[in-house]
Amino acid sequence: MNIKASSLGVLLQKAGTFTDKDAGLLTERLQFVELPKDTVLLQKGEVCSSLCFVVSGCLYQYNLDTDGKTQVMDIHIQNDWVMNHKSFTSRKPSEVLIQAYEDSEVYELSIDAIHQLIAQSPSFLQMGTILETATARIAFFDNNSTADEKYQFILDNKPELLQKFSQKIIASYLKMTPETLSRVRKRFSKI
Amino acid sequence: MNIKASSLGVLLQKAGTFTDKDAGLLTERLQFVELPKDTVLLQKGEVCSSLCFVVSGCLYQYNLDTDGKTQVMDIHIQNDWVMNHKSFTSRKPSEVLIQAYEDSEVYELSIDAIHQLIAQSPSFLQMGTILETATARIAFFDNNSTADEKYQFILDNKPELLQKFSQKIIASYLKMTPETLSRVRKRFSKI
DNA sequence: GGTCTTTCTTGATTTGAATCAAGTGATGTA
DNA sequence: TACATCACTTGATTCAAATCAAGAAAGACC
Repeated sequence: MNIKASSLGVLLQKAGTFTDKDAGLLTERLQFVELPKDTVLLQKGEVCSSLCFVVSGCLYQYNLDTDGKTQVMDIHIQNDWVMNHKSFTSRKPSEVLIQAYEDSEVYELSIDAIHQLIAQSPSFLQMGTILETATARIAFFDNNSTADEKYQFILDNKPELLQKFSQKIIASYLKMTPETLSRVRKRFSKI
Repeated sequence: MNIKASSLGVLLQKAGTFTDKDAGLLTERLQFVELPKDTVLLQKGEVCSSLCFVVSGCLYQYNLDTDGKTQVMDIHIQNDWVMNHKSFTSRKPSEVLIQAYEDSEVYELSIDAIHQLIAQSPSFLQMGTILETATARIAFFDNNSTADEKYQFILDNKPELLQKFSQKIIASYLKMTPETLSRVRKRFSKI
């Protein structure tokens, strides 16, 4: 079984619980897309009108603040669903940009396809949960957590991130400076 | 024109733009409710299944953290729409409690009423915007803003809050200690 | 190969806010 | 009235993280 096919299994799992027939309907709607490094998946100002499931590679969402510094808003690796939650749900232009951080492959599912699937079978309403999981994680880093707690959260939930992205990107994602992240890592390595 | 009637005008304004007929339909669905001080409008664990428009008085949302301290999550004064956004949209039990901070009066509109209104006229879909405005404000205080910026935000957007609530409540809402709020106020009063 | 840039680390210093602590005034109540 | 409690202020201290600064390591490009 190649990576593409095994990813499909995880995708179905992460979308809900479906009959074989529904799984088939969903699979038909997916579009396999290759994204070379730095490809922009969603441009700032565009409305996010699809979900993408990461088969390989990794992507990130960011925007440029007033000083021209990049602020990383979200990070996605294998088996994650990628979207700009705010734009997707509000149908308004995205304030951030989604870009491939390295060569990546995704399965894309358009919002229209989802609507059509729901019309075919209400079991596809389950897919709403994909949206919910996206919000919880992001909220954590905004909260009054300490630098150590934020890092621990990554270790507990997505340690693979640390292999994939530069510390500059991770630090921005965790809302701390690269220097602070470096010191947190040093502290953790001693324990 | 009494306060109740004039509030109704603001309510209609803040709900969208309606024909006289639709405004009438909406008005019929509203229920006027009096909430004596400390009345619990939404209990923790309950699903939030209505919107309330504040005619008079004020309310706040909070929960008790592990140390038993109250964490104020949101604050509502005259002409605000009150709801627990997360519970309302997810249809899951609320993690916080909504309570009248002083004697208050509200117009209540149940989610069922909204659905029925939408069935009668699609113009009621506009009311979705009520939900959106609720999220933006809350997000601000989580961000990496300084104590001064948070206070300035209140001054710019809802200075009336400062008259209505104790500084302990406001400090909690702004995610700072009462001591810090006191110092911020001193700083602002000098300028 | 050698230069240039970027990433990461480490140290010194500064800063903003929390915490600790004490005191004042206001409100409630036995 | 006297006492207790609560709200607010102010000062001293501590603390976590940002900033400033410099150097080491790793890539990128000619």
